[in-house]
Amino acid sequence: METGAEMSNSENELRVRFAPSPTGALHIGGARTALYNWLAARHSFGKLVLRIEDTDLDRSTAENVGQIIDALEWLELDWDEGPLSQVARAPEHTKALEKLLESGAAYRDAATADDVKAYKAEHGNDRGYRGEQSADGSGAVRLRVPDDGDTVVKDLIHGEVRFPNRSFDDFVIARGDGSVLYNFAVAVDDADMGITEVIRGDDHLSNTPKQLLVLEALGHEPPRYAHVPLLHGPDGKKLSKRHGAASVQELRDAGYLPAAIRNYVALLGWGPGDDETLLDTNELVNRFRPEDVGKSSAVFDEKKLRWMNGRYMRELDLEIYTATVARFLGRDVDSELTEACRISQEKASTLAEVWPLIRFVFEEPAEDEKAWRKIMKNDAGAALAEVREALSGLDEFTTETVEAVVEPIPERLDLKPGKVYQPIRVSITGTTVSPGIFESLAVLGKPRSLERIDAAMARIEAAPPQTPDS
RNA sequence: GCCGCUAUCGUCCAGGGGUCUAGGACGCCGGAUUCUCAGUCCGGAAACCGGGGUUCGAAUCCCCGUAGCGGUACCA
Repeated sequence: METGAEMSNSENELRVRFAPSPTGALHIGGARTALYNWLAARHSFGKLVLRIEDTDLDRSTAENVGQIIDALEWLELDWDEGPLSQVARAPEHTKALEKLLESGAAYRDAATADDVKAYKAEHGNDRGYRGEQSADGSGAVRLRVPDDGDTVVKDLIHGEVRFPNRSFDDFVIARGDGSVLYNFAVAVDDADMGITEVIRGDDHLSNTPKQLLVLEALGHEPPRYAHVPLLHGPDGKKLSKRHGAASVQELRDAGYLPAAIRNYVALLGWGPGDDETLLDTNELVNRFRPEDVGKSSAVFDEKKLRWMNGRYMRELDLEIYTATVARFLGRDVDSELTEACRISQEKASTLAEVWPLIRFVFEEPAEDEKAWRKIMKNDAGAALAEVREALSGLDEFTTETVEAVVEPIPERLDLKPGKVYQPIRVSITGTTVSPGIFESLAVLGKPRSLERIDAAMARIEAAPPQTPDS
């Protein structure tokens, strides 16, 4: 069925578009639609057009447009044409509108909403409204919809979806003032821009027959359609701001990597066919086909994203990992940060989790009364004294040398390893959680390590935490 | 109301008439790694929405129901 359309289209090139309406930040659902379009374009060496659907409703703002572009850039999804503004195309829309008015495919109708209601009350509510040209040529512009037959959407994902024409109103395609409405503008733009494949959210499936009707009235071949299911929050409802990190900027601030987000989001509604889940962007491009997208809506699950993000973080080269952490923290890369990053890499799943692990290298130990009371009791003081003694004799202060002198201490003191290591940890970090204790000491360095252990011993002596025993 | 879409473990993705005692991943539970946390490894629990058909045989095909979602705007 598409042969004609493909032939008439220059060089059979795939042309897709991402057409967000700038009514807020780009959220994860929009990001997925953008990704799918991008993957389809890159897969077929086609073109991706970015079109801003701003057919004004005072909700579209320049700031929102900026946010969307920011989000796309951060996700590293580039486009080949645009951003194009839909309002800027008003002259083309008007031209198309006049064409339909002249041919009689559309007409001006002064009917009000109540008139439409009344019509349906009389003719049955499975019957679309049919109006007539107003005498004075005033009113909104409506498209004439045939009473007979069906309009069929041939969808790559849903197959053929059939809509009875009589169920549609002669719908409004332009306001009384001549400004055009969404379903008209989209159809005209997609045709003018030579879009060959429309990949968009499921919520547009019911709009598609209207766009098809417009295209037909204008004498244009329709593009192919792929309506991908919507994303939902954990409560099963359509995703919105209420669902935690729903927007791309929130995901960025939460410390997720663009590559991980791309991988995770691609898998919401689509699978490669085998059981692979870790697919880098190249594999995504190679394997993604819109027709393989599933039909049912998916739930965004941050836990799985977090796991996947950890996998991506651990795979980064130390230099890249450090640079990424530095950018996230707003710090400069130096050898100390690099070392701190090295010992934290296998323990963090998001960029936001890195700082709590390495904070002690850059700041004084944290105040954590609970940790202190829990750990610094009984033999802690004695253990620290022994550790301090061993450490102070070291010339070279590395993970290996530290380990060599500290590791034998538990046995020598007849203590469980934890009874020695945890007091060290609380001394140098203030908390009970840190990277491995030997590398933590090594990164902190000898002077500061001894200083902190001394301080801890002094504090214990001054006010020993009382405890029974154990 | 009307016109559509959807329905496999808690979540994501497989399986599309027999090979399904339904597979993989996240999460969860248990064990290992005798320094915390994390990571890693091993093991486990966990699903075909309900009812009718069709068929020798249905998670898979059809119908009905139910639930969720979308559209029904001079919104996008």
